[in-house]
Amino acid sequence: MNFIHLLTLLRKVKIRSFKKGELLISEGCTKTEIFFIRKGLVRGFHTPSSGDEVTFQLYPETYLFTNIHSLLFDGTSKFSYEALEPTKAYVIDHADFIKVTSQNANLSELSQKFMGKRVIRQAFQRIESFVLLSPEERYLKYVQDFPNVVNRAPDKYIANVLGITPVSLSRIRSRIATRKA
Amino acid sequence: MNFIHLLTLLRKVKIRSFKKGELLISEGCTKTEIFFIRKGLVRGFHTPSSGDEVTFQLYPETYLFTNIHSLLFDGTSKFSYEALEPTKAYVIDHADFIKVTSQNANLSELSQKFMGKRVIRQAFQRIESFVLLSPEERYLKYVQDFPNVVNRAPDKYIANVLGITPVSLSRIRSRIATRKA
DNA sequence: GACATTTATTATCTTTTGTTAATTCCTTCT
DNA sequence: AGAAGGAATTAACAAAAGATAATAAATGTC
Repeated sequence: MNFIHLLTLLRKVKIRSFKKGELLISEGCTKTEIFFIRKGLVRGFHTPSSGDEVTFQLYPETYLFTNIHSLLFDGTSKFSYEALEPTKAYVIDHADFIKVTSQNANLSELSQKFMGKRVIRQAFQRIESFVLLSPEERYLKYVQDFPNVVNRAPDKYIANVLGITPVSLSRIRSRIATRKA
Repeated sequence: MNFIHLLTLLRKVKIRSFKKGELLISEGCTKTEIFFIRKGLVRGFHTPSSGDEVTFQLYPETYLFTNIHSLLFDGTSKFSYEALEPTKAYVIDHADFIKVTSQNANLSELSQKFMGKRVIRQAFQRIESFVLLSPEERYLKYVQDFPNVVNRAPDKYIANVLGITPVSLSRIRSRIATRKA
């Protein structure tokens, strides 16, 4: 492992702070920074031309996200990303990240493992939960997988993430509660 | 670009043929080959301990898949992959793929672009369709995105992919038909 | 602390989906 | 061609979800 390259990489990483309600990425922009949440909670959401906002995903500590539409689709961001709590994130531009990591085989492999694999794994698990589970089962799995999100984010956002309405989520919760009691 | 490495890579790629009904990957195995469909159609499906098989995804020409559970989760495959038609696929083991591509910066970047980005893009588009669309809208989008799958694969598999039952898909179709007429 | 706003729950009604089963249609196989 | 098996459609009913509105609870603000 060539530590010079690792240091070059680390020098590109910036730590940034965001107040509650502040936008980390705005819909329509083309920036390709990668955000790694060190502390706080962020939601990515879409604002359709007509109708209400839809929250696509919630990101707590150790999770990462980026402007996927610019990075992979060569378009403008369909989503905005908003801090739901005071948030600190490590930020690096994707171009810098690729430039530095591709200069070293081991670093390239390491970063690929850390960045790419994590994102793909989470995406596949999520698709699996849509294909294999009912909305109620999906909610129970989400509580298991993200206990530290469920009690910090408003239910209406969690409902969006599960692909159901807030009213339906409330009913699922009461259904589960009465079943236990 | 160093063509020696590219040639080394190409020498590792094998072309394999499968009859209709043959399994390319079996549930429970740990192989990590990457399959690129050159001709034919493959379905990835899960067989739960109780209940019917659930088809997770359908792969026509130019699409690629792998044993994601071994590659990313370090487990055995939760899915089997079955040829729905006589199928030809390019096959390379993931370890070989990484070994060769990581030896060359340009090749690494190229392959990352081609393999990783495509898979992530498709996964995110699919999650978006679950979060933002109703089952009916999701079906219409699938027909648009995969016209060459819809008229080749049985509806029951497509229903699974969309996260609904075959009966429900049939009703959606008749609903759309009567609306047009 | 009191008011305003947002969020969650509950209620009502409509629509859709799941489930099961019967029927029809289509393939496949000998 | 005819029989057999599988797949799609349709029907009937139960359960769940969407939509809308009213109410209750929780948050935020001054």
